[in-house]
Amino acid sequence: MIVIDYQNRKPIYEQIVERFQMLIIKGVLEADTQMPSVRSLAAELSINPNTIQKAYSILEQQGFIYPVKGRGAFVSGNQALKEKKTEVFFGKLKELVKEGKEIGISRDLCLQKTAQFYEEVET
Amino acid sequence: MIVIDYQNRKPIYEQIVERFQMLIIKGVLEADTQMPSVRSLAAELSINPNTIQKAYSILEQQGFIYPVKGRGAFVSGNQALKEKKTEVFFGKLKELVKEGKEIGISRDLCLQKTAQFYEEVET
DNA sequence: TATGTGTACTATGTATCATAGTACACTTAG
DNA sequence: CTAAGTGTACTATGATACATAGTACACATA
Repeated sequence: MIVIDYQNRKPIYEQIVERFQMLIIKGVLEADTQMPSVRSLAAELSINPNTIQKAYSILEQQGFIYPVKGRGAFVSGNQALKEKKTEVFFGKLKELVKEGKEIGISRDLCLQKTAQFYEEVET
Repeated sequence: MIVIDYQNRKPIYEQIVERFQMLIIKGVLEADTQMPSVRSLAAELSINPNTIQKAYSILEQQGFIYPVKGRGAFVSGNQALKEKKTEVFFGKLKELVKEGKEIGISRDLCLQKTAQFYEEVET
């Protein structure tokens, strides 16, 4: 479920955060589902438990999961999360489109490619 | 001409590289224009000359500039650069659109926002 | 009671980034 | 020829982020 790319410049904890964000937003992990324990996930990925804990604390801070003392961490059922993620997405898109226009990409080509890429995505 | 954002996570040398890439691609710096010298730019930005050198060596490797011993560095007149940058841009766009679709952004909203952001860009 | 859970520490090693300083070969203005 | 400015190549040092290693505590549950 979680894969670490050691070629990636992003730190491990950040990769884990983003992966779980996606799984939760897409509904693969439903509300109140129990998350893998810090220690078990660390063992599974062969990394340090502290790294998992760091990822979980960020996910908790962002409202994606909630911890229960002595029991574990669970997926939060917050509908506002999707809206937040959407907001972040449009922020990125705006930056990228700005860059595209600056390097001389035409409006029409930009739209055409966007549509094309959208179709190409495999579910 | 060059501004360093110390709040940015990106390292200084990378910010300098990207800034010059943009200036060259947009044509602000024309072919065979002399680049600021390593030492003078370092002094102007109040950073270490080694940092500038690192940025310049990357720009040279990417074909954006060419060095002349004892004289300085100059802007390369390579037309292929724009195409390369365009290729990189579409790679990023594809990744972003994929993410958008995964979190449930509709095709139409994606296109609408892209067009909107394109219009909003100030030149 | 024993095990598994989240959480909070300290300490250590590593890699990247940036700085500091020095040095050399080259070009050019004087 | 000389001096100043150029790119280039080193070594050394410090700061920071990242990841690991190890320990410890309170809690829930079989």
